[in-house]
Order: sequence, then structure tokens, then C-alpha cells
Amino acid sequence: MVIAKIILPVPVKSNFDYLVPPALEERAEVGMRALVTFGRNKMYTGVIKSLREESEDAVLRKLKQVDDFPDDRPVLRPLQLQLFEWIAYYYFCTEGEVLKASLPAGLKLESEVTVESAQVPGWEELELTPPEYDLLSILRGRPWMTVPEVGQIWNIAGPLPRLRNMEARGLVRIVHRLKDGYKPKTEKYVELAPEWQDEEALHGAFGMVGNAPRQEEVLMLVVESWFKKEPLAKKALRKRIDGSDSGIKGLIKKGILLEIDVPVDRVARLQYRENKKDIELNAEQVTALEKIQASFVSEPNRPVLLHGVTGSGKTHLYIELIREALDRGEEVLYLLPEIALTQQIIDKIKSEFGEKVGVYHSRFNDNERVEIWQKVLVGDYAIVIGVRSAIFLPFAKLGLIVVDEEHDHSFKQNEPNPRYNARDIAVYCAHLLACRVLLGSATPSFESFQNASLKKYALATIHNRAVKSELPQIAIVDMREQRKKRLGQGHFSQPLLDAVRRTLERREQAILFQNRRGFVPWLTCMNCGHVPRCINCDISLTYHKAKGQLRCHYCGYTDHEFAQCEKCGSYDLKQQGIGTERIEEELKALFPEARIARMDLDTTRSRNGFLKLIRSFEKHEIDILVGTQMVSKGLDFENVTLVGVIEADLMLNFADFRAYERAYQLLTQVSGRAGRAQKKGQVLIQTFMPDNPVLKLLQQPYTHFFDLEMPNRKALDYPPYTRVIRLELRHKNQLFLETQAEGLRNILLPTFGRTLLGPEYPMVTRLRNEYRQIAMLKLPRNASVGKVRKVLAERIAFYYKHAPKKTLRILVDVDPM
DNA sequence: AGCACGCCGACT
DNA sequence: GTCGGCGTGCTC
Repeated sequence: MVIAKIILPVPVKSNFDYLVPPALEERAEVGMRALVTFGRNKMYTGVIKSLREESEDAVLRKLKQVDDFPDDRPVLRPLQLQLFEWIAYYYFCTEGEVLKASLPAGLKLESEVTVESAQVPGWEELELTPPEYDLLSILRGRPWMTVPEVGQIWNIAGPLPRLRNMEARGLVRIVHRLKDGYKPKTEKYVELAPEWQDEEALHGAFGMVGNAPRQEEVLMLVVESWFKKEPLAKKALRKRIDGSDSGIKGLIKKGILLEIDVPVDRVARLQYRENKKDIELNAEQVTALEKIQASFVSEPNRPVLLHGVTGSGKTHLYIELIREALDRGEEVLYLLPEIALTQQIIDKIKSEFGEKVGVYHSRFNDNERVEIWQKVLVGDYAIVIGVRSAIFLPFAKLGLIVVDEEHDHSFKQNEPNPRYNARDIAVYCAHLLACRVLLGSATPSFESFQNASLKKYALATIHNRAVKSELPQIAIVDMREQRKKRLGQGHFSQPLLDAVRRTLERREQAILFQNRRGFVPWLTCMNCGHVPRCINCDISLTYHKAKGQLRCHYCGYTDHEFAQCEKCGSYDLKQQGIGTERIEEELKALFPEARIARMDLDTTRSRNGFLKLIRSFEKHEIDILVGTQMVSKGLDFENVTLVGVIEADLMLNFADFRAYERAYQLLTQVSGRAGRAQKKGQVLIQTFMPDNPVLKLLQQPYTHFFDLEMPNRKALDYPPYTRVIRLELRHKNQLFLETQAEGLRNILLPTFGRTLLGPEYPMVTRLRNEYRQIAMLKLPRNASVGKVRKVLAERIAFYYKHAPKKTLRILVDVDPM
């Protein structure tokens, strides 16, 4: 008998064996999806990890059977399964969790438990509890409902036992139904029925039309397209007659026409734009390109870091390298931080490579993602531009991975497992898939730059901007002085006000950056000092004026705004801090004639919200764009000559060892938006701490900042000198959490000693009604991952074995960001 | 994850 | 007394 080892998309530690029924044996293949029941009756889509023969009866008896293979080919390639294994191992999670993160939902069919009425005649007369009566009444009006839905009507958490009771009495049936998965979108076409497809027969057809001029008209058009062998969409046909269906319907009724459903590509085919001009690389770019090429030739598996200042034309080099890969017949993956934010780069690559380009992105609906997955599988795309999850796509002959803005935090997945970093997986792919990996950034992560310094990566550098524009002039505005001299208005210093005014006068555009959304981050009652807080989290509620709401930015809890203090009833509520909404409002009052728009999470929720803003900014329908870090990435507009940073201190005061690195990256990034063409750019940074080293070094080469900050990392044993594993402990009972955290510390201490930090409370001690503490292991860079992993897993298991309860949640995050 | 089984408190 | 809550362990 053939046994399949199957990875299931659930967080269980091991994989499970299933029997492949003889009828399906022929089709079984590694990497194929398999529909199986797991647990009581629930169906899942797993993936075959391996196949083997087994004849031992004792083993076979224990196994369930595979229900079906829904596809006729694998959805994952063998090397990907190997990659999964490594990811699960490195990031401390299960292969099932990796599978879950990688497959688009449409490929993960699951069953759900539903109930339907058993249609017992005269059930109304039987002895029923009121809830049972209610349920059966509702089921008169609809064929079935899901168990959670029943739970809602009955207002209880687990209705299944009661439903089983009802089933036993013959009142209902419990049925497992597969949820709807991916459905290809179809369009209706009409064609001549086969028996009419010859000239003789057609005469007869026209005869049958009789005196129905509509039908005759339709038939003429259909015949015309049959002659030309062109498919005819029903929609197009309708348009060419009078827009009505009647003629078409009549012919279908008579059996002369057939209506058929034809799948259409949901992923719109990209038009090949003929505006590509041959890019002239300048001398510095050529040198960098040649260095990359040489490294790829001599050591193909060694990643290359391309460090080029903002506006240095890194994209042009990527395009060259992509072209070379395509010429070799290889596929290319281009990873971007957050696709919506870099539409311009997508446009550039699409205009270069046309319809060979696919875009894989979290804002796409799932059907579209399934379609891209399937196209990659059959090799329809030569290039895919995508966000972090695109690293899982099933490429056959991946030759090059470009990780653009490699320092960006959105490559790291933080919340559900696997907590992976797509950039680091890409680097691993260099070895596993023997593909070339290029990391690019204007402000490389310390990890990558260190790797380049240690020659683990090759390094190519571009020091100057590509176009003749200089890097923008950066000026630091001392807000202490502004306050003292009573200069400026609201949160705007005098220099920033003047600069905005001049920009408007010159009909140029400005970007103002404030890394906080909402109106104000908190309110304080000036009578009793009360601050409205989230009921689920230990954090103040942000006031959103436009929506009239107080909102928690951690859990999404909202409350209506109020004029009076909830505690003491005072009307004297002070608005504290600055959010983008407030900047927008002040700006509108100061420059009533200017066209001002805001770009943050709140204004770009909708699928196209972001794009619309960008397009209208591009067309200069907006003079000033106020935004969060969304405005810092990828925007490339010639007419932007002013960038203002409202409150730089926010980033500098962040309690994190990476705060300076992040602030430097963000400020460099946002400054880079100014003066990208011939016009000279200006950057104004408002701060109360003008002597901060980060601000002082912004104008200087990146290496100066790197050299200044690295000793601090070394002194405190932080990355890149160490590798961090973060343990987050969560429990809803604070006291229990504290005692268990102490207990866990004592268990870890003998093994990890001084490398262990904490556990201790982070800034936000309670999140979604759970208290949490964080511990960190700062391991030597050269420590064996395998060994650490093994020991840590063993220590955690030891903790659970002796813990009074097993309810403490321990979340492991490797290389947190 | 999702489910069943078993042990406890607070109610018709 | 039972209902349903939570904690624990198992799923090929």
C-alpha cells in the first residue's frame, strides 16, 4: 500500500500518514494537494510531503485514507518542501504553519460543520426545548446553517453537543461541507451549436428563424464570427444589436446557439507600454553593475548588497540584471516592502518587461492570488513583483531574487507564525536553489552591511544621485528656540511655514511627514488627570476627529468621542500630542488656498485609495501631502521640492535598540523624496533635540552613521554582533504571568546565563486582554542554530512539564525586528 | 486549529 | 441536582 506523509495547515508538531486508496495511487505525487479528514470529521487540504510503500498491517490499520487529490499536478515543488522544513526549523514553528502562510486561501479548502433539518413531519408537535424549536423554525427557511451561526442564535459558545443530541433524536443532520474555494471567473460566450456548423445546415437555420428579425440579426453576427473563427462574447454581441437579450434567447431556445462559460483571467493582462527608452547608465552605475555581475559570475551563490543613495538609480541596475536573467531563461522574483507604496517601480518594470510580469500582493483578493500562483506553476510569468509572501511562490527555475529596500521592516512577519523574514529566506534560497540574490537599499540594515563588511556578501556602492540633482539640503529646526522666541504657529516653525509658502508660490509640491495617525494620540482631563484608555489594552486611545471616535491602535477598539471627562465630568479635556489629522487641519487653516491631502492608514483603507492619492498627487491636483511613513517610500515626483518632518523626536525617543537605525533610515528615506529632478530639494526637520547624533549625521555618508552606532551595539551585545531570539509570554492573569515568568527564567538561566535578558514588562503591558512579558536571548553570532533550537525547545518543554497549568503562552520570535 | 472529555462553580 | 465553563490531550 502507498502511504502519503501529509503536511496539514494546522499548528501540530508532526506530519501525518494517510493511506492512498489504490484508485488514486496513480495520481499521487509529492507536492500535490490532498483532501483529508483530520480529527473527528473536519476536512483539510494538506500537501504530500513524501510517499512510501508500507505492508505492515499493524501500521496500515491505524491510518485514514486520502479522500481526494483535487488537482492533477503538484502545487509545490520538492525544493519548496525542503525550504518549508528549513523555515519551520529556523523560525521555531511547524511546517503546517509555513504551509498555511504560503498557500493562498483559495487553495486551502476546508470543511465546515453545518446542520440541516431532518424534515421530520409534524416536528412542531414534538417535545422540544425553545432553542430547538427556534432552530428548526429557522431551518424551514434555509437549507442549512453553520455551527457557529447556531451558536449565535442560541447565544452559547459550543452548540455542537446539543446538536449531536438533536441528531440522535432524528431531528437534524450534521453535515460537513467544503467551504467555497477558488472559483475561476467566467464570461458568457455564444457559439453556433455543432450540428449547425456547416453551410448547408445554416441555410436551414436561417429558415427556422422565420419572421423574427432580431433573431436573424443575431444569427448573422454569430455566423460572421464563426467564419472568422473569432469567439463571440455575449456581452459584445448584445452591444452590437440593440442591447437586449431577446434575439439571443430565442436562438438558444431553438438550439441553434449555445451559451458557454469561458474562464477569463482575473489578473488583467498588462499592456505592453512602448515608452521604454534605452536607459543610459552613468559611469558610477556602470561600475556598480559590473561589480555585481562579476560577483554573480565568480560566486553565484554569494548575495550582493547594493548600497546606493536615494535617487541613485538602483532600479536601472535591477532592470539590467533582470534582463540578463530572462536571457538565460530564468525566472525572477522582485521583492518589495509594501507594493501599494511603490507603484511607480511596478510601473517601471512593467513598462520594461510587459506581460511577463506578475504582481503578488496582499491587497489582491484571494482569487487573484490563486491565479498568480497557478500561472507561476505553469511558468507563465517570467518576473513576479511581490511582497514578503511572494517568497513562497512555486518557481521552477528561479535565477534571481531582488530584495529592494532590504532594510524594510515589512519583510518580517510579526504576528502569526511563521515569524519569518522574507529577505533572510531569500538569502537562504541563494544556497538552496542556487539562485542569485541582490539586496538593495539606500540605508542598509546593520545586519546586511555588517555581512558585506565581513565579505559574506559582496558589496556594490553608488554614492551619487543619477540625475544631475544634488541630494537635498537638510536643515534642522530647533523647536526650543522657536518656542522661546514665540516663532511659528501651531506645530509649524517659522522656517517651515516660510518654506511651505515659497513652495506654493513656485507652484511646486510639498510632503509633510508625521509618523502618527489620528488627530491626537491622547486626551487628558485637566481637572482630574484622567486619560481615556483602551478597555483591552494598556494604552491611551487616539482621538480621531474626522470620525468622531477614540480608537485603540493596537486592538481596534473604538469609543465615541465625548466632551466631558468620564471620571469627573469636567469639560476641560486637553488634546495632547500630534497626529496627521491635526497637521492637516492646522495646515488648511494656515494655507486656505492650498490643496491639501492626507495619506495614512485611515485614508488608504480601500483597495484603490492609495493609488488614487498617488495619481492625483502626481497630476498636481494636490499641493501638500501630509502623511505617516507611507509617504517615505518609493514616491518619486519631480515637482516635490520640500519635505517637512513635523516631529522627529518621536522616532529618536523610541525605546528600542534599533530606534536610531530606524530613525536614520526613515529620515533618509523621507528626505529622499525631495528634489529628485533638476529642481533643488529642501528638507526641514523639526526637533527639540537638535544635537542628536542621528540628525547630525543625516547629511553625511551612511558609513559615518554606521561607524558611530556600531560600537553601541557591540557594547550592549545587540545585533548584528549577536543573534536575538525573543520570547513573549502571555496570560490573562497578571499574577500568574509574573510567577510563571520568574519560573521560566529560572529554568532558562542555567543554560543561557548572561545571554538571557528578562522576562520583563514591555511598554504596553496588556494587549487584547492579555498581560505579557518579554525575554530576550542574545546569542553569540556563531552559535549553532541547531543546538540553540534544540536546547530551547527542550527547556520550554521542561517548563510545561512542571508548570502548575499549561496555559501560559510562549511565543518564540527569531531575529525580531 | 478544533474537538471531546473531564473536572469544577453558579444557577433554572 | 444540571448546565456550561475552562483546562488538557489528541488528532494519522
